[in-house]
Amino acid sequence: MKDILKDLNKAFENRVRLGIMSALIVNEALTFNDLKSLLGVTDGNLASHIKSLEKSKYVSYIKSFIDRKPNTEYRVTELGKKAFESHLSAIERLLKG
Amino acid sequence: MKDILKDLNKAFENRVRLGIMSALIVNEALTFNDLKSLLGVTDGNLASHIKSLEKSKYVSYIKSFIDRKPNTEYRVTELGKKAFESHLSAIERLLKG
DNA sequence: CAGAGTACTTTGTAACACAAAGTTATCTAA
DNA sequence: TTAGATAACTTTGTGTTACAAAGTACTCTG
Repeated sequence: MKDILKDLNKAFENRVRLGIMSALIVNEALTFNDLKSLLGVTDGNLASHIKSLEKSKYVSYIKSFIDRKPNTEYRVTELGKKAFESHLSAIERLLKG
Repeated sequence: MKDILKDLNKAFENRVRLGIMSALIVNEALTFNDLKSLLGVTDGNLASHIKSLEKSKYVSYIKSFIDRKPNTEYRVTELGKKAFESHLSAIERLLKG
């Protein structure tokens, strides 16, 4: 496969993961439920996509209790931010021929 | 699923199809072999992705013989152009929060 | 300890991506 | 008229992915 496609990061090909990344770049920190209602996906589906982004070290989390409820905050890592940016610029290059 | 993701067109989620559409929007008309070497994919893979875009009426083709060789020219349809543009603007909206 | 809420994990299934090999069609050259 | 070349597919098989639904673990309150 040529570079023109190779530069597109497969981790961001899926719409849910694209949504997670965009949301986290815009919002800095979001909970599981924030993402769930923002994206409108099921628990399991969201969890698995988050997990794959964690595995790539693109997303990190901090667990705590807030208002006596479990609260997991997700953030993009520096690596994630960079990877996402270069994915976007790969798309731009693609579109400009 | 929320609108934020629903506006992303699943037909363009795949990298190869994204590449085909971009190439055809920039280039107006390309042959099977043009696309094949541009994207660096196998015959079968390319054919199946083109077929799915044809099925959505996003791409059309004209078959002929040029230089005594079979020549299939692919183009984006108006529908395809519009669909692709609104996909891109959905991505933009997503990124701007 | 029951119940509620968050955040998962497991399970099962259907869709998808892809390479490799096989097929069809139309030409040229002998 | 038939063998060979090339383009453009189609078929087949396999591994990967996406997803919903159901189940589980944890930690709180009453």
